[in-house]
Amino acid sequence: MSLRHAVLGLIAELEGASGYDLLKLFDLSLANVWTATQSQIYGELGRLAADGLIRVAAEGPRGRKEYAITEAGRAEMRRWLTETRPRYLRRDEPLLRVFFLGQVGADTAAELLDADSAGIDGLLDELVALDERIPWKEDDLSFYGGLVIEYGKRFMEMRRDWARWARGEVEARAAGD
Amino acid sequence: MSLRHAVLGLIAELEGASGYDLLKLFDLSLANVWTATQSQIYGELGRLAADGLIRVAAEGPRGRKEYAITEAGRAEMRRWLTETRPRYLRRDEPLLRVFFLGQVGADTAAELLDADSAGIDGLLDELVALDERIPWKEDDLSFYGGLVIEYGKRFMEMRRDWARWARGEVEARAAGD
DNA sequence: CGATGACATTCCACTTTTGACATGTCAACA
DNA sequence: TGTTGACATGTCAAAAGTGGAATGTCATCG
Repeated sequence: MSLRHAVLGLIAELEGASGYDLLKLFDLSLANVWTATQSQIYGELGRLAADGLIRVAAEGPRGRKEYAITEAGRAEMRRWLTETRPRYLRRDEPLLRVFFLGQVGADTAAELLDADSAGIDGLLDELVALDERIPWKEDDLSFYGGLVIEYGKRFMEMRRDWARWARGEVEARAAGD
Repeated sequence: MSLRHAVLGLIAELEGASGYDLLKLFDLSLANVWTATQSQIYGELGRLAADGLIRVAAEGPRGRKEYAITEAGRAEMRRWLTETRPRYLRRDEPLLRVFFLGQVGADTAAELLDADSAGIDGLLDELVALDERIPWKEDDLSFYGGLVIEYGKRFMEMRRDWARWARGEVEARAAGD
């Protein structure tokens, strides 16, 4: 139930956010950490409110509902952070393909690894652009968000370097070896 | 539909595998790439067979069914590898927690980052043990599997180093800064 | 011979995620 | 004034994933 806590956590940090705000926030701040579709967010907001972890604090124009976290919600966030262990879920489609690259020729394999490093480079550029677009402040969210951005950069660089190295290995093997 | 191709790809590489074999293989070879439960694997085998991408090549004792890939299955594997673009799905629960670490004190945040790097160290140890347990050969699966293992090691090291760095940042900030 | 544990499959209820479709409001600009 | 585009929510069917129960076979060991 991580989505639930992603939504709850964002509302905790930004009182008065609406579903629509959260939707943009997922792209902006949680982009390389967690994804969510619109239907998931609105659904979860309804469930969180039904469970008393958040409440509709105000209603604005166009049916806008601004949510605020409740005391029960804050307690649940703390409980989740300190009393549950995170799951490291391992599901990586580009890497899954690498595993089966023997099923195409070495040339194609090298091309696919090139495409992978290029794709990662693109993601890295996006992340750097994001970093520059964010109005960094002195608050907790900026601080911890900054740690996460740094993680993203290190991850992309590691991954790109690995893809380049792997491509070299494939070439060396094809060249005879 | 990555699970489908994970199952199909394994059968392509290891003709004569059963659902039970695949189940163990997911733990052994795909552990840090893709996960699957028993019910998922058996379900997917049934669907792949119904779609003509694999067939039951032999039946063994205890109701064992050994599968073989069909020509249509091989074609589908190649199509998937070369004609579709992988999705980089970003969903990382430990990292999601970091994002919200402002909601607990700096002491707790530092502890949680310690737990993260310790957890990753554990995963790295498992991976090294796995590497040593695998009977490496000269075939394609060993070669590409080796690239994936190397990726896993680089990933774990990067992640552990990041967690240690992040913990230092949290301490420095708490100390006054 | 009986117990155990690895082998092996099937099925099911539930939750989560995906990818639309549908509906409507409001501000700004041509 | 009309139209465009951002704002804003609700709902739903289908696909994917989780977690466990139920069932039975076969080989080995004491």
